[in-house]
Amino acid sequence: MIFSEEIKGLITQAIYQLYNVSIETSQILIEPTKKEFEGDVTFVVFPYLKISKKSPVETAKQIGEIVVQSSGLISSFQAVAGFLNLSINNKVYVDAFLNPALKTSSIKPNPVLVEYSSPNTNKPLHLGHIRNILLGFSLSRILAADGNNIKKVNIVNDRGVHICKSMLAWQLFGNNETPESTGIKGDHLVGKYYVVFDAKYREQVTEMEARGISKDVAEKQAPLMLQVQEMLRKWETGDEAVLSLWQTMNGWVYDGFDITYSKLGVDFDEIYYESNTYLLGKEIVAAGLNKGVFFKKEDGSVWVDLTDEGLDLKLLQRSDGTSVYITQDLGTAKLRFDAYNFDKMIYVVGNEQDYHFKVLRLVFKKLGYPFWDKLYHMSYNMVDLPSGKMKSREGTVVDADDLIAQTIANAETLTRSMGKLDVYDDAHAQQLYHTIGMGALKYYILKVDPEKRMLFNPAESIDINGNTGPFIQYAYARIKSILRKAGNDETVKNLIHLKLDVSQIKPEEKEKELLKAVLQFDETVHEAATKLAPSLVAAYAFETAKLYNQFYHDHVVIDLEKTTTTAFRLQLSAKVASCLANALFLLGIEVPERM
RNA sequence: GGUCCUAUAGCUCAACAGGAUAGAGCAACAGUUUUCUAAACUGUAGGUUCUAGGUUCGAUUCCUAGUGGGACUGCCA
Repeated sequence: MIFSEEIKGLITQAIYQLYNVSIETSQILIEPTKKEFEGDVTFVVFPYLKISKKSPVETAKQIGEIVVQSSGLISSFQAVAGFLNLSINNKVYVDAFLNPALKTSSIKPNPVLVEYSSPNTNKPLHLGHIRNILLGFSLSRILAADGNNIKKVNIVNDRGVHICKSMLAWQLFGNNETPESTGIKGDHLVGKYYVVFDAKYREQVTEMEARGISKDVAEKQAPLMLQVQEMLRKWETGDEAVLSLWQTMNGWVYDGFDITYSKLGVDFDEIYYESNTYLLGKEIVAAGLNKGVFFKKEDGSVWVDLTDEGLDLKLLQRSDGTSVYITQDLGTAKLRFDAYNFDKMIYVVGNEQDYHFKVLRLVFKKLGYPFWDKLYHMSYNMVDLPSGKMKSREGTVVDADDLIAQTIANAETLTRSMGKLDVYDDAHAQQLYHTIGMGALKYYILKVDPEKRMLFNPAESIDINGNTGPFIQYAYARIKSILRKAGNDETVKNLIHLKLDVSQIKPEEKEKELLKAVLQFDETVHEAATKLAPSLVAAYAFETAKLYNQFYHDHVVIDLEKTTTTAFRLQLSAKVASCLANALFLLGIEVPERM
């Protein structure tokens, strides 16, 4: 809340003055006044009745009177039951708007790393990845806006059995197909062979079962499974032919991913590859063994005992000496800390890995690494479809590229039916459809609290009315339209930069609320950064857009009869536009100049 | 079995360290354009916040126990 520190200070003083009791300013709790009551800030006095030894209303009144007298900040108060509602002097808002304090924003030196996306290279990205990517990208922007030095990192799971499955299927059944020869996007082509593998493998298993072989044995002994394992072994020993195929096919996938990332408007500062990092972490495991923090079983496997932390025994290295998933993460974390000396390492990863990241932290803690508590798991929940869970086996996975294309196509249909855009040539129009379509999609996903499982309804995701991205974009475009109109008139034009004095402005109700919204921006960003919650920025943008639409409906901005009012409203509108654009920017959403 | 997440209007979501009569949007119904973009605005209706206890001035929020949904608990990643 704006001025919250000042107000808390005033209340602390009042309590001291009245009851001779000192309270820490930080202990004072204030909140925004509910809109059905008069006032801006509410102080709940119930907890202080023991000190005041008066009724709730009496206490509220006493404190209210002192607060109003002692500062120009508060213009009046209302005591309703135990609630002290304070009205902030309108002039204070106006002054804060007209004469903004210079931001002393300094960037913290140690970087914050945000890891997101983390794809496998055996199939294209899907809706689940989109939630991950949008959250990660938005979070990086929010944290950057809050004064952090951000490094966006991606770790690509580019090796392993799953990759070999696509490779083998392509080798056996691919007829040398390439993205060029087929016109299929690289990641989709590789994904196609992953599916082919599964189909052929199932055939083999079924056929073996028909010959009386048990399912278990068939699944392990099917020729394709044996071939895949052989291929993986060859990969690990550096077999040239396998490595070459691997590089080629991964190359196709990266070309495909790049297109998807680009359409989503996201990027990375550094990309790590699991093929480079999967061997890391072994020294960490060895060091842990030496220290006696880990232990070795008779078969040679290495474990850590986390039962004292409420978890279980956890495997860190296989009996044959090879790494498991977490070993790699141990190594990568240390690698990154050595490279960046990060202040925070934020992993944007689905909540199915909550346990994994708990273990990761605790292992470092037990080892005494200084950065164990700088590791954060930004956990997000799954995305469901109206038909239920997404299941790749049942083909109900929503493909990222399809979704993006549909969203944009829908934006085009709707925009054309509005018929407002004759001024745009084709290229501009296409860009606008992209802006609006992606605005709808991104907002739809980011407005939901990451912790919550969310339902993805394709029909609603492309909505443009109500609590949606395009609604906010529309408010922005309307303001730009006003500003264009103002810019075309010589006398009005100058009003945009006219220096106004506090005493000239008496804001109307909606104007006051817009002032509050504008002044609230930085704090919203800070809160979103602290809580790792893009949804707060989304809510802010929606509220502000809604307020502006109401204001727009009730008032005329450009009125040649009233230059002061026009100047103020133009300046306020411009500021609202920039707040909306900035808020959407933090969500990775672009704004249109008209729509 | 154990651990964790989750449950709010018909639907999708809010509700900031516990605060006033639990709010938005969609869908439904009824209105508002000679005016800067109606992709907008206004109104009506819609709730025992999963259940039962507890903590206190006050609980959607915290605690306990259930129930529904989900995840994890692999020498998979």
